[in-house]
Amino acid sequence: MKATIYDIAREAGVSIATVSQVINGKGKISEKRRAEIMEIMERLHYQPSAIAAALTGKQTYTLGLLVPDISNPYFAELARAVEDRSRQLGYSVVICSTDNKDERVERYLNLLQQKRVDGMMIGTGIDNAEILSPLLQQSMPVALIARHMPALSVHTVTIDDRLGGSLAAQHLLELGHTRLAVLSEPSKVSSSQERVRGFREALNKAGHLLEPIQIRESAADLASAKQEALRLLGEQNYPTGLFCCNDIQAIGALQAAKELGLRVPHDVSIIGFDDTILASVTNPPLTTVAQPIEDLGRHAVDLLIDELKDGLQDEQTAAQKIVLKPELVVRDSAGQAPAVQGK
Amino acid sequence: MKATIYDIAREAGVSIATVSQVINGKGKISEKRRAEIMEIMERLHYQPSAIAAALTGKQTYTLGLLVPDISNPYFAELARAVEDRSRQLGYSVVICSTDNKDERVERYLNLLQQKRVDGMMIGTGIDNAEILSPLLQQSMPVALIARHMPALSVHTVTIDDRLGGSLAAQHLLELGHTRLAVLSEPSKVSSSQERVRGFREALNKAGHLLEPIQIRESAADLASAKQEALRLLGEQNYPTGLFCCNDIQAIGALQAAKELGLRVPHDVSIIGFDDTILASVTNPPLTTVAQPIEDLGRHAVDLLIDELKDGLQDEQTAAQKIVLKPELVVRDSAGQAPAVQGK
DNA sequence: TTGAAAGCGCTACCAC
DNA sequence: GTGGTAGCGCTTTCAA
Repeated sequence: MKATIYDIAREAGVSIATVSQVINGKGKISEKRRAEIMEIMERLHYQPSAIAAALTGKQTYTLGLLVPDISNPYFAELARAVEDRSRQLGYSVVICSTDNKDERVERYLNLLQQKRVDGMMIGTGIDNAEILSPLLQQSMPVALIARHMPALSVHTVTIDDRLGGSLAAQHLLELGHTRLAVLSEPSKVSSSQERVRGFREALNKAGHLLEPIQIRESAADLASAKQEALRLLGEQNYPTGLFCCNDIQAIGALQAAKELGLRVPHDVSIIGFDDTILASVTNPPLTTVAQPIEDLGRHAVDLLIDELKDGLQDEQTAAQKIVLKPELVVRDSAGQAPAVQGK
Repeated sequence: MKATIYDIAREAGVSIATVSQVINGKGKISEKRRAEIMEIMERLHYQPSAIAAALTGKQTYTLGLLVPDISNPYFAELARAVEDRSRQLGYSVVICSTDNKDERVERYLNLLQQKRVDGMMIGTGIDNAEILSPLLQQSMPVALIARHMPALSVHTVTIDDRLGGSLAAQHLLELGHTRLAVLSEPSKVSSSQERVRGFREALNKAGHLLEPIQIRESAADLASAKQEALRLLGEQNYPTGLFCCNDIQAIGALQAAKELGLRVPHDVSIIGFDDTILASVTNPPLTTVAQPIEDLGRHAVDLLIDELKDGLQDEQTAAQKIVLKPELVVRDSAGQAPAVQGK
């Protein structure tokens, strides 16, 4: 079977305590012994059991990451950022796709608790904020990523979604668009709501609310977005400026436009959100509001790990709120509004 | 602190053995006691420690998945498939991005062993097959995904890469292309080599090897692929038919062609591989060889878990080899060869 | 510098 | 049906 600390100790003719010391580089062991023991561990392919160590009070050095769907490029890129930072700091991460279902979220939360992860990052939409409170009560470090949850006192790293929405609005306005619409995610996704809000606010502020804005919702997948966009752009007075709450929806809109024979950006301008790899490969390349995905992931990990360290001295670390700035990335999917809006 | 089995036992006035039984639904406990204990566990938000359980011989119900880069849509989609199947079967998965570096692979392998995962899936390229043998010796269940490793006796689930390559070749041939090239991944990625091989074999078999085929290598990222494609398509007698070993490289080629003023597919035809979400959002949409990604992931998980079950009776399960079939998905990036090849 | 021993939380076997 | 108890592999005092 697998070698244990006992095997090493026996082989080296020392006690397991000594072996433990050299494993952890603690205590005072003579250089000779240390080298000897190291050699034996190597020879026996000994891998200390992190599980047993965790049982004695050490951390598991494992973090949980909940996202709606790891196959969605945005979350895949986020996961990569989280993983990279975690690895640098000596942690691994368990990734969980929830499909934005509370029931799945809850099951994963319990599972991760049972596995005694050291902290959890939540990048998934949650209807009922209450399902997080048990975690907080047990002082499990939690960080929300790109999610707003005002009711809870929990670490949060977000982008300024309203700013993002307003960036999109300004751009469309500058291009002369007056007939605007928004394709948003279901209302449980709070960040989308904020983006829509920022979009409207910018319009209002500019006094440009010439015509009522259409706001449509669709699920996160391409097909749903395309379908909704097909409906929207298929209408008599279709909008010439369309802001989508993420790149996938924008691509759905792009495809819908194409299918309807509408040229982008000649007939309709489309702006996405996120700036995932997808935005750079579409035709035309997508003008989109870029999230600093890497920073989001890094900060989330850092918040967790800082808390793990501090937690030892300081009982209750205050919930930190980090807000990062999105940026408009201009590519080719948004252009001048058509001179005469196909009336 | 966190409630333990002792807290529950004390609260219920029973022994921990009894509580353990109800947790695991084993043994004979009176319905009344069982309900009572359940109620208490609920009330105290008790989550049994999977770590402690694992230490007593139970599994950890955690699997490891090594891929080059989780932010690459192909691996993200694969990870989703793996995760879904794992969840169905009661396992969670730790995802590790290796960037195809052996050193990273080795560190992750050790880490996962220390965490006592129940099995590992390897979807990453490995130069030195030897770094897997310690795992096999310790009878750690391992499954290779979409990787060939003939030297090792280990479960493998792959697609028929040669068939995939030949599918691409046939298509290009049928479209009348004679000046062909391949953009492949570094040679350590065995699946790419097989694709190239299938491509050449199909050409040879068709007796169509009119002009020597250019074979170029590039790293897996978009930028490198684009750069290499720029060189390739910028040459005097650039190929009119280009087969790329994955979708990202194909997109790099698409972008290179655009930059060079070459129209796709009018001037140059491009075929990708994988059929990730990327293939459907490019312009023109990418003709590509589709992998059954979901099946790959599912089979890999099943192989591991079957071995975990069998392992209890049967000492040495034979290494299974599952080979799935790729399919050509025709979209718009490959068309008739130009009548006169720009000489 | 090193070792003995008391846990960590849980499972499983054996008594009662 | 239920409880006592010996580990699982490791960390960590406390002595020596």
